[in-house]
Order: sequence, then structure tokens, then C-alpha cells
Amino acid sequence: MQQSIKLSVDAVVFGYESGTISVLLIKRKYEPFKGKWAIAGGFVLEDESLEEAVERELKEETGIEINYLEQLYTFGNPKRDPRCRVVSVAYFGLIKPSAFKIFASTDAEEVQWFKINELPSLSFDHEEILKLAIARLQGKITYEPIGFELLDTKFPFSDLEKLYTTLLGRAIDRRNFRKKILSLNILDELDEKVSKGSGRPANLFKFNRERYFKLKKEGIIFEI
Amino acid sequence: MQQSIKLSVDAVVFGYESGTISVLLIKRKYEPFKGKWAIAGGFVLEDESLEEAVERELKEETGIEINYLEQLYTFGNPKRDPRCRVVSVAYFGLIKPSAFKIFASTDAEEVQWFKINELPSLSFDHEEILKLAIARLQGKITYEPIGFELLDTKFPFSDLEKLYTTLLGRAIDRRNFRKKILSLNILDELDEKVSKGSGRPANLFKFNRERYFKLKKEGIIFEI
DNA sequence: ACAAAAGTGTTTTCTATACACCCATGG
DNA sequence: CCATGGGTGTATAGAAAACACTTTTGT
Repeated sequence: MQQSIKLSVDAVVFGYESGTISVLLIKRKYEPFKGKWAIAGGFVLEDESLEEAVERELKEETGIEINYLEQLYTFGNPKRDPRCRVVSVAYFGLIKPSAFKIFASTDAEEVQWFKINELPSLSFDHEEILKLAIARLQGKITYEPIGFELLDTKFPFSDLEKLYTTLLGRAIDRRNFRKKILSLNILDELDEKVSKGSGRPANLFKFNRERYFKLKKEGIIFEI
Repeated sequence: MQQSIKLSVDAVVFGYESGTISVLLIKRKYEPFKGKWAIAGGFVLEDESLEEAVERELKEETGIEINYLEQLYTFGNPKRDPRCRVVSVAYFGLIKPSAFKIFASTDAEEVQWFKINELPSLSFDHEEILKLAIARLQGKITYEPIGFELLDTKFPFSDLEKLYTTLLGRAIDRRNFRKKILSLNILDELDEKVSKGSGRPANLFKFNRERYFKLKKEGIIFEI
């Protein structure tokens, strides 16, 4: 049996900054879909693992290096690529946009952050992939803590609150939220304050790595 | 770039009968791992979707047709197959063993149900795949109802209770469990009884398809 | 009558939710 | 002194958990 299916990886990278969730997209330099936006990705090399492939492609096409990536889903519709049969393993990542300078190279003509409610039309079946990724992101916050990968190392509590508000798409009770999060014991309160121009300066917190990842593994039932 | 990665699908099929969870395995007819046990699977054909491929392979190798299959994870370690680079998309299925006659054919020399705590050593990285599948099965019951695919159409309530006890690996409170499940409104009580030799005969129930799948889609938070 | 499995309610405890005022700073 | 965002406690309602006896059948 001669099989000639190609294998690619794609990465949906989410970033969070000042109250909005964005996705990193590239503008394709070559056909098919030349000039159209797409999520970053490319073919897997023969001797690299899938994770190595996503990380390499992300680096090549956008300049970012990411430390949180998880497998999302594998898309194998025979017609998803007009050229030939391409099966794509999609990944899902979270970063702080401020931590990296994005720049286009290789297959990308341009790289840009798009707010998730202001997305352009996309190449291939990337809209479907993105839709699934967004659903997963929203689902995640109900069973594990989120934030470590998206916030600065030191942050005022309101940043975390705003992140959750944004992800949930609705207001949350500040007092109950604080109670809940603090009871999880994943934050360490620092002896530092930060002022945002006006108002009372906020205490800074940082995630306690160890307890954060422990809780993430165990899983929580998280009702906000 | 000339890529020669092969793509396969594998299916972990779980069955439940009289208090034990089993997995369907095949004994390999050819090298590599000839004579060793493995989960069913095989290469994806060029013009079929991944789902079509799993269903075909399952039918060919074991004789079963399954109506509940979901994608589990894609395994892409470069060394997972000794012959060449093979990336495998693993699926996860549930059936009632009683509903099908299993029989070996094509690549399988033998097909057999194995209790999940009495597994033989497996080919390739199939132990890893199975481990993940078991974890997923256990995780599933916390956020959606389980049972429709695993139990007979008519069953006494104690069957469902035993299924949960088995999946959770611990005892549960019968009264609270019954209250919880009945309040979900996914069961219809029948006007039939069944006796198991001794003891009071049990009322039979069946799943209400519509409400079961509706709830499955919505998701539940399920604490037993 | 007894062994074996089915069926059934109430109380207690915990957790989620709703809700409003004071505090610290900058201008 | 006022505008702005930060920080805090209590009361109520609802859900989960703990818990034991009665019923129906076969032998």
C-alpha cells in the first residue's frame, strides 16, 4: 500500500493583554491562500516529534518561543487542503504577548495579534480549528487554574480578575472571586505595591509554581 | 521537501459486562510484534477521513461496528514504530460486548476482551495509549453522563450503579447516587421487573436518548 | 423464616451566591 | 476634597454527604 498523506502541525496561540484575548495569525506568503491569514504551522519533518515541529514552526514563522503548548485535536478531512491530502495536528498555546517580539519570516509575510472577536477570514479549515481552540480555552477554566502562562510574573489581583472576566465573557463578583482563588493557595502575596496612576495602589501577587501545577494536574471544579 | 511519514489510526474499545471493564485487543498476525497483543488499528487510506479509517479497521480486524467513537490523542514519537515513522491518531470507543460477535481477520490472528486490570504486555506504544484512554474514561464521568453506550437497552438500576462503582474504583452511596441520576431526568422507568435469582426483583430502566444526548452536549458537573 | 438484593427520606454540613461600604493614593 | 481603583465580611440558600431500615422475592 502506497500512502502519500502529508502531516502538518498548526498552533493556535492565545495571548492576553489589558483586558483582551488575542490570537496570533500569519499572513501567508505563498499559494494556496496567498495573502490570506492563517494560524501558524507547517509540515512535520521526518525525524522530529510533533511537539518539536510545532515549536520549530512557531519560531520560524512568528519568532515566538512558547513554554505552554498542548495538543488540541487532529484534523483529517480529506479535502481540507486543496493541494493534496494533509492531516494536521493542531496545538493550543498560551503566552504573554509582552514577552516576545513577533516578526514574520519564512512562509509568513506578516504576523499579527487579532482580538478573538475581530478575526479576519482564514485559510483552510482554520476557522474550525480556532473555534475549537476557543471553546477549549473557555472550558479549561472550569476545571483547572488559568493565568500563570498569560500574566506577568508579578501582577495585581485585578489583572487575574480581568482575565477571568474576559475569558468568561461576563462580570464576576470581585469578593467571591478573590475568596475562591486565595483559598486555592496558588498565589503568593508579595510585599510590593503598584499604582496605576489613580486609585489605591494594588498589592502584587505571583503564582506559586509548585502549587499551581500540582492543582492543575489534580484538576479542580471551578465555579465562579 | 519530501516527507514520508505514515499515518495510522488506533482504536481503544472499552466494554462493560457484569461488573468489569474490558478492552478489546488483537493478536498481531505479522511483524513487527508478530504474536503480540495490540489495540486494533491500521493505516489511513488516501481518500478516507480519519473516522472512516478507524471504523473500517475495527470492522476488518475485530468484526465490531461501533457507534460511539471519539478522538483521544495523536501519538507522534519518531521511534514509536520500529519500521519507519508512523504517526497514529488514537480513538476511544464504548460498546456493549454482548451486542457483537468478535472475530479475527486480516491483520489479526485472534481477538479478545481483556479486563483492564489483567492486561497483557502490548506492542508499540500501545500501553501508553491505553493508559491515556483509561484516564480519559474515568475523567469523562465527572462531566457527562455515561452508560448509554455500555449498558443493555433495558437494565436494572444496580447495573448503572455497578458501572460507576467500577469506573470510579470505589464504593458510592446508593441512595445519593439514585437521587442524583434520577434528578438528571435521563432515565425512563419501565413497567417491567427482572429477577436475578435471589432478592427482590428490580425495576428496569432505559435511557431516554433525547435527554441523555442533550445533557451530554451541555455537560454536567457530576459529583458522586 | 431467612438470605439476598431493591427501594426509600431526613438531617447535617458545606459551598456558592448575593450584597455595600471603607481605604489608599494621585490630582 | 474628589475621583479612581483596591480591599474586605456576613447572611442566605441550595447542594452534597452522611446515614439505616423496610420491602419483595427465592429457597
